[in-house]
Amino acid sequence: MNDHSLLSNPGRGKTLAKRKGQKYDQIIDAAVKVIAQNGYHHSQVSKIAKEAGVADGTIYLYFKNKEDILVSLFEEKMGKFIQKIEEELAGESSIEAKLLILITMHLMQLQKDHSLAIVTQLELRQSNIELRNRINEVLKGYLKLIDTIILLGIEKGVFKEDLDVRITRQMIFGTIDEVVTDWVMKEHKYDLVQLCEPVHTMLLNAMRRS
Amino acid sequence: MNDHSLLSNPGRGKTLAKRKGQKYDQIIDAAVKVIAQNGYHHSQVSKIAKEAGVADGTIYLYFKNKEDILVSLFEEKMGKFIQKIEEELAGESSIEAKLLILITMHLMQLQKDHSLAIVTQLELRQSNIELRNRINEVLKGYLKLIDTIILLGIEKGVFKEDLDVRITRQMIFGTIDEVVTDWVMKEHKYDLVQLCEPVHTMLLNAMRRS
Amino acid sequence: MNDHSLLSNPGRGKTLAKRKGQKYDQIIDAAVKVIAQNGYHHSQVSKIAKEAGVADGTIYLYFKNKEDILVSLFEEKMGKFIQKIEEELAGESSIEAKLLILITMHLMQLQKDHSLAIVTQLELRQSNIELRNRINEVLKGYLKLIDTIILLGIEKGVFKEDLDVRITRQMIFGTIDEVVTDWVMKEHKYDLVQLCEPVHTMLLNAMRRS
Amino acid sequence: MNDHSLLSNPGRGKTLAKRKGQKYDQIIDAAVKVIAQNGYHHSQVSKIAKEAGVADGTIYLYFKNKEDILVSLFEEKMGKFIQKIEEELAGESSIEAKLLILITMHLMQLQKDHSLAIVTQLELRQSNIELRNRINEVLKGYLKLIDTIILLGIEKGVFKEDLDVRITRQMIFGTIDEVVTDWVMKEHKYDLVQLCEPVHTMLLNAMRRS
DNA sequence: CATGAATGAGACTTCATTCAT
DNA sequence: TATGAATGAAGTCTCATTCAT
Repeated sequence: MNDHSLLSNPGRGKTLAKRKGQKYDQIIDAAVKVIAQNGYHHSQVSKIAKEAGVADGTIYLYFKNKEDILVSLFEEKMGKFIQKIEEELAGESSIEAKLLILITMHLMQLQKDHSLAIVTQLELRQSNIELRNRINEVLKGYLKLIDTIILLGIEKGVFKEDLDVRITRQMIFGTIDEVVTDWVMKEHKYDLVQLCEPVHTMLLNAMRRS
Repeated sequence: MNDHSLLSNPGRGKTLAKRKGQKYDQIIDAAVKVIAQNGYHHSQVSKIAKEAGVADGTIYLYFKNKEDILVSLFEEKMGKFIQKIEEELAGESSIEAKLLILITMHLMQLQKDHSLAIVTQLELRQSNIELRNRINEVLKGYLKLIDTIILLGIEKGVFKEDLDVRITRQMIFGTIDEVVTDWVMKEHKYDLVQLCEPVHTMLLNAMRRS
Repeated sequence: MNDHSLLSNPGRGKTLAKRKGQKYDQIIDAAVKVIAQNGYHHSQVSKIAKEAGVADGTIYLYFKNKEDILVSLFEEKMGKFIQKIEEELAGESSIEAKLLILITMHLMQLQKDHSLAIVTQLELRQSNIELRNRINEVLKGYLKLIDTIILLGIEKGVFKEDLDVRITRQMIFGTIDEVVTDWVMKEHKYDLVQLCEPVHTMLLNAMRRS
Repeated sequence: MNDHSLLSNPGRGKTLAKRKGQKYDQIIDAAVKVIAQNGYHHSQVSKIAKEAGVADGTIYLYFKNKEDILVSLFEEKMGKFIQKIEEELAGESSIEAKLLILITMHLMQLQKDHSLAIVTQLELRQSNIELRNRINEVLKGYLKLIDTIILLGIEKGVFKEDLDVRITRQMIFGTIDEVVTDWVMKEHKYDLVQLCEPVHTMLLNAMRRS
């Protein structure tokens, strides 16, 4: 995740400013805040610029276009997200524990940042197909992480050996994602993290060698 | 579902034509086709009207506005969808079989109608929050169906008695939904219905009394 | 006023129903009510038809188009208006009394019918120039009535002999019209008819031989 | 009037560009010309923009919406109008002369700008009630000017002491307004300013202490 | 690097009028 | 005569992006 160089845009006419500097981060954070507050369709570039404390035109020194803000936002946040999970997973060898860590980290990070949760679960999905494909590209890193756990579980004999990896991954991701989305739509009324344990148990049951 | 007499809509300033008749259905079907083909944001009312073989203005005799086409589309299709599943479920008493029927019907109906699958899995989710809330309202009927199966399974001693119904429902729906979405994004390259069995098995394992 | 045959439309392709019958009057009265209530720009043909208790299409059996309803309305009401004033004027020979009758009848008739007052003073003036020209055509009958009084007053030596008839007529009409418009815009809060006397006095002063 | 600092408009969601600068005036002037030429209902924003030599969207940097162009137009022109009259009135102490100045300025300014005359006498009155209320708000300044003259005339013993100020004001304004409207509807065929004297005389006669 | 005024394409919806019944 | 479902033209406004300063 840390060096899939989609960061530069080779072959395009214009060169963007180095994706560094405080302005870049300011704009990303402003975007999350504005989109969470106003919804995707009411988040004009000018509103994000204002929130970030820069001029409208400045946005275009750091991002190719509006869509690029969204993808970058997702890349940036998801990158850190995956990285943290990877770090935590590395320190644990038990398959069951690894799965619990994955679930817990996923729920925890989104519970910690309500704005980000709204953006990832609801607003970002309102984007067009093309953008969604690019987002899926970023998501792949996370899905690979899940695959790794599944494969390791099978290899270690913890999970059934005839598990279909794709379906299993879809079950794990689909379940967690639905749990989070419901929590967001219910306006974060209940504690999300305490759902880790039952979700973990059910998923394990679904996969465990009987 | 076949005679919910919404023929008049008292309380609104304008009265819509009867929500029946061939034009109504023509427009709904045209909308599914056009949206699946062009994407939500490139599906102008005029395009839908043309595809339906009616004048632009005629749309507004049957639907309050563009958004209303979407909600109606979902209500109409989802209504039939739920009805069919209910009918099939009624003829079967085994819990395991009921769950298989639910999964199979879900996957089958969407595999049968690629356009509808694209619309429900991708395009309809691009709508704004308000519209999504109305869609969720319709979805509730389906989720209740799932709940019924879960509760019955617990009652019959087939499922664990300490299952959290909400989380279980989110697992079932989240898994199936993710399976379908992935299939749509992979452009229907593989057979969806043959995934019924493994999905069924995994979900059963997750819930079954050990 | 009673036989200026603008009633038929010679040379046009379609023949309108005879401008008689209760439907014709129903539509005119419905138009006055609807326009007074909703304003000119929110008075759709369908709304007028509904208020009149006829189908939209029926309107077009009695009127050439929407504009024709308005002109007819004005012709109809103004015709009766002028006729009544003429009748009253005939029974009085004094110039001063004639002027008082004119003013009084004008104010009285509009005070009696608030809806009509709103339509003539405010709503009908929102129409386009072409329509306004046709309305002015109808108004000419009234203005001629005023001219008659002025000329008679000069002839009889009651008014100054060097009065400019056009300007004098504009003063009389402009004053009364402004008085009524103000009363309508103040939402008929005060009694209109009691203004007859002071208006009469001032107008007489303006014209009277010193 | 030349420095009413409406530069910001706090409280609105969007901030309009400064209501100054050449573009603002260009648009106002273009609007007068286009509306006088084509009539209110055929004066699309795009037509005004073209005449002003700016892009359609630029209009909305200076005006809230189309209606706002009209109100601003009236405010702007009427503001200067009143200001000029006030200046002229200040240099004259005789009541009779003051009244003559008012009438003369009124007729002169409209005779000088045929387009503006068409817009104020005909087109601006086609607007809806809400807009007309805003226009009346502006008009109040002018009516107060008239009131001042009336009150001063009474005080000085030039006018009758029992004059009803409201009716007198309505007579003065109604007369002048009708004179101008007639002139506009007759397509400026005759000289308007030469009517000052007879109008002045008649109005004086109506008010003067006998 | 930064600004922000200016651009202009693009679409939803209304409503007067028609015409087959 | 009467109906009312169907028509389709037409216009306001938004907002991502640019570029002169």
